Amino acid sequence: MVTFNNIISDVRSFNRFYTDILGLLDQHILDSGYSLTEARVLFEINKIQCCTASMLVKQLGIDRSYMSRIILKFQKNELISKTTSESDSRIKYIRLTDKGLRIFNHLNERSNCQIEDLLKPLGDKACNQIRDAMFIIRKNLTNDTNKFVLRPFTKKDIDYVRELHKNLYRIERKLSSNIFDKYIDKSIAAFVDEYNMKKDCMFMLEYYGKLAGSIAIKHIDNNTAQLRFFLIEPEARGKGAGRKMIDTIMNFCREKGYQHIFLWTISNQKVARHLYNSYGFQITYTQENHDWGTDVIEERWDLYI
Amino acid sequence: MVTFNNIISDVRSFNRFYTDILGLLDQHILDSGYSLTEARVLFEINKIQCCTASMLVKQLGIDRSYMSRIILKFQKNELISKTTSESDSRIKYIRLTDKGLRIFNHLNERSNCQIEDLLKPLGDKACNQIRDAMFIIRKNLTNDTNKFVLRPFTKKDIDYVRELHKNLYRIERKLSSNIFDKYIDKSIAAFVDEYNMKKDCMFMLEYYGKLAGSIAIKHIDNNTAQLRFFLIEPEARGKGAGRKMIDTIMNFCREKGYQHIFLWTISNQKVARHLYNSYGFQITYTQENHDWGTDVIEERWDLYI
DNA sequence: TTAGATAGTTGACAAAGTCTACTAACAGTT
DNA sequence: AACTGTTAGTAGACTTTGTCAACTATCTAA
Repeated sequence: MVTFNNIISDVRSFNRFYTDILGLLDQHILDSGYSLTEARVLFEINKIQCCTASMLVKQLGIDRSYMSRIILKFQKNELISKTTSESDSRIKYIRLTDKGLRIFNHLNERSNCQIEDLLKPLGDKACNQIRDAMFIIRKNLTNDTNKFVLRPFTKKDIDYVRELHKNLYRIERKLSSNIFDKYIDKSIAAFVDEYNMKKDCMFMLEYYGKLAGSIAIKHIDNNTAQLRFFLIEPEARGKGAGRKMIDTIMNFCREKGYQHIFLWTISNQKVARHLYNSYGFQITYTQENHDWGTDVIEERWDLYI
Repeated sequence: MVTFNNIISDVRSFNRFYTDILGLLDQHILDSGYSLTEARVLFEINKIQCCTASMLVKQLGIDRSYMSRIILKFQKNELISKTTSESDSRIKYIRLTDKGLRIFNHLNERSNCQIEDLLKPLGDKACNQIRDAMFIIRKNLTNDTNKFVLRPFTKKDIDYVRELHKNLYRIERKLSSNIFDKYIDKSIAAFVDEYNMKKDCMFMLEYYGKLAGSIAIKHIDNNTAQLRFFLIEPEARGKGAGRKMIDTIMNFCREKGYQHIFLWTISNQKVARHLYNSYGFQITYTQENHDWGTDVIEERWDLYI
């Protein structure tokens, strides 16, 4: 593209433009009876699930006293409940009430609709261009130490996890058959149905803010956990995310007292196998599988911690 | 790029990210003793040059009474002067004083520095990626009727106009010689030196917020004006911008009472020639030129309106 | 047991923004 | 000239949003 222009004025022009866009998108929040700041707090409370005022202050950079008053307002409106910590009675845990969750969902849904209304008329091609462009901006402006974020999954992530597994195994391993797809569907459905916050976990990997992988631990018995749904999108590989993810679930397992972790993989997942090995996992069993569209050797790896 | 993710959550994630960036960039304004809103007003006053409170209200969407107070503050700080209109004594024209201009320049300069500080550590490649990505976002999100903006030039545009002419003629017409470059430098320097707001004009073309062309009118005598510096970057061509630009300077010429417009071009500028022709310009003179690196035939076109 | 830190709250205040009512001037009608 | 309706700008009262400093209660570590 031929341009002889000054990049600073371009960026400033874009900033003015995008400020307007953001203002437009935020309008519905202002119409909701809550200020932008209040909405941010509500979003953060929902994200952290069980948080304290200080955590919110730190996360959002809002004045302590102001936060105190916002929380008071939420409490009066019955959006949140407070419980004093048993180990430290200065600390008061904040949780969304059902009403709070309803309000949050409403705001959240409206935010989604706003974006959808903005994007829908543009068509798929334009949307993908926008998404890629946003990613490029973010990638270039983000400090590299923050490029990966691991966060607990929510219901909305499930569709992504399913598609990620189906598509990536199809593209990269030629695994594609009704049986394989059903196997993925069933595994994920079972994980969600049986999900128990205290025994299971699933983390989503974000690469410069974009979903780029998943990892999960499933309770088998009080001593044993299964590592599941560990997959990273190609563009986010080779940058240390895998290790960060395994570290995270290892910590989870230690916290929950699991002494034995196992997982299933297929023999040509070279990078993952290397990673498992480096954590001390050992192959304990192999079996051939001819049902998934391409013949593979499944491997079971076990680790006692 | 392989992604199976939901575009809405990506966009929302980017919005949160970019809100933080914008907040960071605006910080220096908040440190300056003026609020963001006040700074916007100051920027707008500088842009319009001579404006009224209502114009600012309309342009920025700020409450009338609030605007009145902001203007009062500026007046107390001697950033602006007010003069009552002679034709309608309700109207008070607002202009930046020298001090106001100084404050504006300072804020403006600091804004530029902020962006520079943000971009400098990233290197040229990343900067260009960011610029292109911003352009793509803007292009896809802008209503197509607003893709072109014509605005009066400022001093800061001059460098762009010079580079635009040198580079584009070099790339597209192989015009490249010391003599040609000097000719451009001299023409532009003369235009700026002799620039008279009441008799001359130059408009900058913005394509989705990015500088993409120029057009100017230079006073020759009270009846005669010369059309100069008419050039559009390749990516912005063929979309009706040229016609919009000629319309604009034709209006200017009519307003100022010029009855005769002429211009010089070269014979292989096919698209421009067609455009001139459609406005009624006629070739009145041609001459060969062997000094510009590639031999060309210069043409003079004249129009009596 | 004491000094210092942390979590959260409160009161006073400042800054940012809105609403309504107002004056002054204009423009068109009768 | 009197009227009606409109526009430009201002002023007062008000709300919302956010900040600062002082405070209590609790915890931590020497």
